[in-house]
This record gives sequence, C-alpha cells and structure tokens, in this order.
Amino acid sequence: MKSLLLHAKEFCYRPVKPAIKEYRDEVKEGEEKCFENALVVFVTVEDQDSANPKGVVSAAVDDIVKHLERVKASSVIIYPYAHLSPRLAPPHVAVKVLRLLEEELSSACKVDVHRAPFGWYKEFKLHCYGHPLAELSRTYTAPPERRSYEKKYLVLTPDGKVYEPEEFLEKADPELRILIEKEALGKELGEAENPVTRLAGKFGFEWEPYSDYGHMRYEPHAALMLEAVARYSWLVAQRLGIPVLRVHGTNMFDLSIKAVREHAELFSDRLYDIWADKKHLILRYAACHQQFAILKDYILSYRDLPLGMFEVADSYRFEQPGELLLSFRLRKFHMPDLHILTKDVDEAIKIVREKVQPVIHEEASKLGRSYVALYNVTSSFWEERFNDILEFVKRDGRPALVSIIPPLYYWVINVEYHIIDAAGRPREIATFQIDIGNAKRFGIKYVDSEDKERHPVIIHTALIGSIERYIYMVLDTAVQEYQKGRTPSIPVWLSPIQVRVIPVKPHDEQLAFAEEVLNKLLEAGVRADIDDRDISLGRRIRDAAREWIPFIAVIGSREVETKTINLTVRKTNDRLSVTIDELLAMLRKELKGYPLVEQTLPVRVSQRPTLAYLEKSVFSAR
RNA sequence: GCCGCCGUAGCUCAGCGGGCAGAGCGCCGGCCUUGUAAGCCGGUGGUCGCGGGUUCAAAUCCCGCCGGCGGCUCCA
Repeated sequence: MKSLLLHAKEFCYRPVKPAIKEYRDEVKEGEEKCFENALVVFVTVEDQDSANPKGVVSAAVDDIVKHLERVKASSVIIYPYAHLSPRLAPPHVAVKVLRLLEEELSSACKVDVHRAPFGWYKEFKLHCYGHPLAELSRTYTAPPERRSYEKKYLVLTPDGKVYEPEEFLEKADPELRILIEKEALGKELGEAENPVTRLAGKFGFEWEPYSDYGHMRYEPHAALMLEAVARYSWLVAQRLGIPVLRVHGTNMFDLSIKAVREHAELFSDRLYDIWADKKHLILRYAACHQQFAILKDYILSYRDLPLGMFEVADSYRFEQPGELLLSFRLRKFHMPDLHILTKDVDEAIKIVREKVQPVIHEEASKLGRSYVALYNVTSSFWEERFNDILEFVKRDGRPALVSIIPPLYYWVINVEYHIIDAAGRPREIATFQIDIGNAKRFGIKYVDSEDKERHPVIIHTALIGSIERYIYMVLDTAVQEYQKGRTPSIPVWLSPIQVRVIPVKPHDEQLAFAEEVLNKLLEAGVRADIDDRDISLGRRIRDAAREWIPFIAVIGSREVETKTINLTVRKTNDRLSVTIDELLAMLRKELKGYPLVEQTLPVRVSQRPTLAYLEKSVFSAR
C-alpha cells in the first residue's frame, strides 16, 4: 500500500462521475464535502496487499495514528488515489482494504474519519500547510498471512489398527520410523552431507547462477536424462489402462480470472508471479490450471469417464531460498501431471486402488526402491471413509503415517509417497490426491445417465514424482549401492551413453570394424559413441568408467579377427567376449518398455569439448 | 526467510598466528603409437566471491553484501 499524507488547512472534494461499474461506493453525484485542519491520506491499494489485508491496514493505522498526534489534525480523510503505484490491486480488493482501513482507523483514533468514495472521478481542492511534517509519503507492507492449523498424527496399519505415533515408533520399520520422527514428532535430523546432489552435478545437473534461485540448467548428460524421464512418464501414464489425452499448455495464467485467483489463494506465498503489460500473471505450480481450462470446454458424458489428461508441465513454485535442493526442491521443475476425471468419490477411490496405486509402487520397485506413505486426510474423510483409507494402506502393504487436517484445500485425501534417501531424509516422490472442489471452481461438467449435469471428482497424480525428483531417486539409489560397497550405476535406459566403443588403435582396420559395430548399435536406437582419441587405451577406459557408461566395447586386432567385441559390463564388473548380435540382444532386454531417446552429444568423443562436470569427483570423502 | 559453516585456476584442493598466489588434474605444444581405471617432457591458466575498513603491507584480520552447503520454518 502506497500513501501520501498531506496535512491540509483546507480540503474539499466533489464526485464528478462514476469511473467503474462494479464495486463502486454509492454517493450523491456532485455533492461537495469540505474539511479544515485535516490529514488527507491518499491511498493506493497494491496487488500484493491482497495477501494480507489486515496486516497492511494495521501497519497503516499505526503509522497514521502516530502522525495524527504529531500534526494535531482534527479529522482524517481517506482518499482513494490510484496513481501512486503501477501494480494496483483489483477493485474488489481495493474497496475491501479501504473500508477496513476506515473501520480500523475510526476505532484507533479520536478524530473523525471520513472516506472519499471509491470508483468515482473526483475533483478536489487542497491547501497544504508548509510545516516540515505536512507532506509525507509512505509504503505499508505486511508479510502474507500464514494459515496455521492443528494437525493430528496417527499410524494406521494394514490390519486396521490405529496407533499414536509415539506408541508405534518401536514397532515401525526403520524407514517409517524416520518419517514419523520427522513429520509427526518434529525431531531434528542433525547435520548430514547430501551425496546425491554431488552426484547430480557429475551428470551435469547444475544451478544456473544467471537466473533466479532454484533454477537449474541441464548440460548434455543431464538434458538426456531429463528428456528420457519425461518421455517415460508418458509411457507410464498410458499403462494405467484408462484413456488419457496428452496436451501441451502454457505456464502463465491471469490472476484476474476468478478460478485462477481462487486456486492461487490456496497456494499463498509460494506463488511465483510476474507482471507484464499491467497484467498480473502467475506461473503455474503444476498442470492443474491448464488442464482444467481445457476440460471446462469439453462436452463430457458419464460414458467418457474415467478420462485422464496428461502433460509434462514446466512448473514454478516460489520456494524460500534456504530450502532449495538441487534436483529436488526447485523454483522451476517439470511435473508429469496426470488428472483423471471420475464420476464420484467412489469411482475415484476405485481407480486409485486398481490403477494408480499399483503403478506408483511398481515404478519405485523397478528402481529397487519402496515408498513409505504419509496420508493427509480431512477429518470428515477420515471418519466417513475409514474403510477406504484402510484399503489403500493394505495395498501399500505397510503401515502408514496419517495426518488429519481441517478441510482447507480442495482435496479430501492427499497421499505423499516418500523414500528415505542416502542422508536419512524422507523425500516425497510420488503422490495422488482426490479433489472434490476444482471441477466446480473451473466449471468442468459431465452429463450423467439421468441427463443431469454433474461435476466430476478429479484424481491428481504424479505417478513417478516430478522429473527432477525421479532423477533424484535414481541417483540416490546409486549412492546407496556405493554405500553398500557395490559399483554404483544408473539404469541403462537412462544412461546418457549406453555403449562406448573403443578401438585399441584408433587408426587402421580396427577403426573400421569399430565403426561398423557403432553403426549397428546406432541403427538399433542405442545411444553409442566411439572414443577415437589418439591416447592410451587405459586412459580411454578410465574416462568411460568415470562417465558411468554401462557397456564398454573394446575392439582390437583380436576382435577384428574373430568379429567379436570385448565387453566390460559396469554393473556386474564382468568382462565378456560377445558378438554384435549378442550385445544387441542384451541391450534389447534392458531397454524393453523404456523410451529410445536420441543422444545429446557428438558420436565421436574426439569432437566433444572437455565437459567440466564429468570431472567432478563424487565420492571424495570415504 | 531464520541460525550455523563455507567461497583460492575450468575441476579437486593446499596456503589463512599478515610479507612475491601454489599442487594435481584439465587445457596447449612436442615426443610416444597404444590390449583394460591417469605414457613421458614442456608450457598455459587467478579481480583469492563483491565492496569497504585496519595496516608500511591483506587470500589471510574486521564490517557489510552476494552466493553455496547444512539445519530450522515451509512443503497447497
């Protein structure tokens, strides 16, 4: 809120004609009002004030009252004045704030408080005193309002028993114990290095220092992984066995749209917003806005449900700088967001149980991981749907932590699936929610079998988590392999380079055969490259190993002779002699069900510059 | 955002009870012509995060800022 405080010997104004239709104060047109020895407060309500109107008004009242005592004016005039800021609050907020200011100021000071009407063109006459305090300008701000509410934690076991968290602690498996201690008991976890972000750096996941906090850049190895996971997330969505439409949206939405604004208010201070052309735009925090905006235009029958909509959405959340974590908590990230429209809560529960939950768990187990669940449920859902919640927990196959909260948001249940990472921290990866509010808010409808219009219940889910978090889980898995004394690796389908071909002598006939092998791999869609640099074999082997390449194919005179490949397999540390067809068969087996993604680097290693990120040592302290 | 720790070459780091800015890797040049985790020799490379202060003299001590890491708050 911006204001100009003028101490006037005399002040008169007259409403000339209406300026806006809505939210206008009712006054008699042309009626002049005059005041003597008045403090005239010109006020501009700014957009940011809507986050905490009470706080801003209270700051303003405190200051105005103090100032009144000093200048000893006999009345105060609150005068709406839209010209002190380029970032105006929308009229409905401005009116609300101005009225609140009038009300609070009246009860806080002894003199008369008058408010000039909002929404009118007015003329005014002002005779300002010349003393030092007669003219002041002020900016009033307040931090956004925090919603605080009581959370009640419980543990629910698959056999239907309910425990207090403390009570269950001894019975809990180590992973659940960590989740309970952190989430429910607020235990501090102490200092721990995070080896995962270090490993991420080695693959070219880095902060971009030329951008805002929490924005990453993805160098060639990382860019490949990001793309591969994005493509994979779509394959996973299609595996649900229900119809899913894939869309591509925009990342900015106009806050003056009511549905957008209402949805945004739930998100409060984590909104990432920008101003352009006098429009206040928010950056989407998931694909919700876009998909709902599309779905509201669809004509849907109950026969069309369940229906999914999917996008890998660039998403933005204004996280506090101190809580950012590379490839995990970001201001910009990529969300493979799936929304499933269902007829009602019963159908939503059925779909989650039969389709969503199995896929979420299956995807974690493909990486050798398992989730420990945190169920956030509203109190009424807990009471009315206990058996359905229990059925979910049964399907998770292990006890879950449950948090019961008031119905503040659009969902009735919001399940977070956490891994426990190498540093012993719970990290949310996958999630699903059942949403009963947004269909109505965005005007999404379907016609039921009795020809009645109804709002669908929407399942929100990130089956594999955000792209970056899925990668975090992959890298964390590698770190944990290393901690167990095994050779750390990442899945072949996700390896930026899958096969490195190394001719012992990178000239003569070895190179020709090596290139033949390379081309056969490339034709099969394998990401293969060739280290044709004129340096020692040992050095090239070392470089390939340092890049964590799963298959290293050495080709020397012996191999040229026998038409074979001398293959080193990272994961098992095996050295094998195989034919090209045998190698292709091995790769086909590994890559089945995963996307083939084109490589992000030149095929010849000699044509690549030195990539500094590859030089990073990962497990230095051991 | 709050508290604590840390910012030295492209990377990993040493130097920091003040006195000419260092090593290894990388990179460049030359030699070697290669069989499974660094072939040999030489060279190159710095606004010691930024700004201010103390001092004859600051990478080193002090203050402020910026950035990173860890913890906390937060996580619809």
